[in-house]
Amino acid sequence: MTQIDRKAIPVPALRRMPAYCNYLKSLTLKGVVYISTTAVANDLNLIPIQVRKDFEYTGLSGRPKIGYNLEMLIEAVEYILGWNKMSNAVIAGVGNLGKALLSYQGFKNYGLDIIAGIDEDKKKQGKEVAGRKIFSPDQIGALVKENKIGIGIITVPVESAQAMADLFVKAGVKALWNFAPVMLIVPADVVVQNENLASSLAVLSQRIKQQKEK
Amino acid sequence: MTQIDRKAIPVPALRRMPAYCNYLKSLTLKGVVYISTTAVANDLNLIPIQVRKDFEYTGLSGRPKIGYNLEMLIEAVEYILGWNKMSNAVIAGVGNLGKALLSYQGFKNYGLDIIAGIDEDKKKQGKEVAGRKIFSPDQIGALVKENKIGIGIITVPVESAQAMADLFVKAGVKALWNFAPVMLIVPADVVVQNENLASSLAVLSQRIKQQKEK
DNA sequence: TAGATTGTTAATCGATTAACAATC
DNA sequence: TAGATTGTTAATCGATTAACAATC
Repeated sequence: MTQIDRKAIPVPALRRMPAYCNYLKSLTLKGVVYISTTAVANDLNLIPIQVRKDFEYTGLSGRPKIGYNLEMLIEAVEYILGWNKMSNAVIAGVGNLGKALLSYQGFKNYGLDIIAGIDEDKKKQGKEVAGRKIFSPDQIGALVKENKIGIGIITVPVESAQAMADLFVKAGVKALWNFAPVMLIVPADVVVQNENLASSLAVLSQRIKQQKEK
Repeated sequence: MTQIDRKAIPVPALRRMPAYCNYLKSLTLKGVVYISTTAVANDLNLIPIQVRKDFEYTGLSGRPKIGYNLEMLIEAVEYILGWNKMSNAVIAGVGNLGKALLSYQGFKNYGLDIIAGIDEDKKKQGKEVAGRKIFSPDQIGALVKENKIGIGIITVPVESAQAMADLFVKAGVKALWNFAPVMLIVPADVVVQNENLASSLAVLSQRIKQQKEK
């Protein structure tokens, strides 16, 4: 099971992997067997050399003039992305965003199964959203143990985000996906991935400004 | 009104700006007047030199031993982020995610006002979500003209994303914020900002893997 | 074979980090 | 003054892009 460790993939390359994966899968439906980096680049609006570099990280090699074996390539990319095995998650904060994430069916394809929700609101507790039951924050510990929860998703308001992170950490969760616009303080062995719409919006605004200047 | 153009801020620095802005604003409540980059770095888990570099982009200068004037700094950062002036947006696709974004109150602080929704579903048309009316896709043109819509937000399913983008483009919208996991094809003068949860999840999974190896 | 495509090494580019004199 | 903090120039690091021989 212990696979030889290829060197870690740079984050920018990693971020492009899902797009490759979806694209490559769409090709299987068309009966494609070999695919060249030139073709991929062309269809995804990238340059061939970047695709070539990115595919290097799969550890596979392609055949000159022919390209890569599509099936193996997809498998390798899925392995890199971890889409081949499921992680269980719990989402804390079943407001609008929480509901949206709970209801989103696509995560299952991305190796993520959000198995339950958590909310302080007693009216929500015991009810279901998209077939997932909502629990009280007190129950995090039990939930985590019983369901091998690896990821805690935080969609509570800013004010409660740190407290919720603390609860997750106390329950033994080592990875947090944080949608609240705060820097969470956690022990060194806990990974926090911040999702920040404000940042993206900032990038968009700047690009709009620059576009207008042309 | 045409301000002298400071050189464009690198994207990574820009992405850090919202965090600075929120943090700095929280300081005003405490009556802080001058703030040093050392203190900011300390509170935001960054290194002082990075903060110093980032603050350089504001065009302001700080006073050795004292720091930066908080009020001016906030103003400068808000200017960079464009949070000082509103852009109107319309959101296409009032499913779970669409509803979540429509209902999120925070965007107003980020200079974004989502003034209406668009959905193919006739049952949704004419109704309201979070006080915003839902229209039919046919009405995009009129909506855009009447409300000076600068940004089209796409939260429709993958299959309809390109078609919706085309409608926005046809209506004259020059900026799209795309939450559908596809590469949209648009004219060169249209800016597309892709929001990709799959990418973030990929980064999170890799970091979890690496953490476990330690 | 000819020519497209790969694999690999080197060059470029840009962001981060370091170093240190200037300043309050 | 002494020492913290700034502003600025240089060094480092890593990703992207270029170049080109190897290969099918």
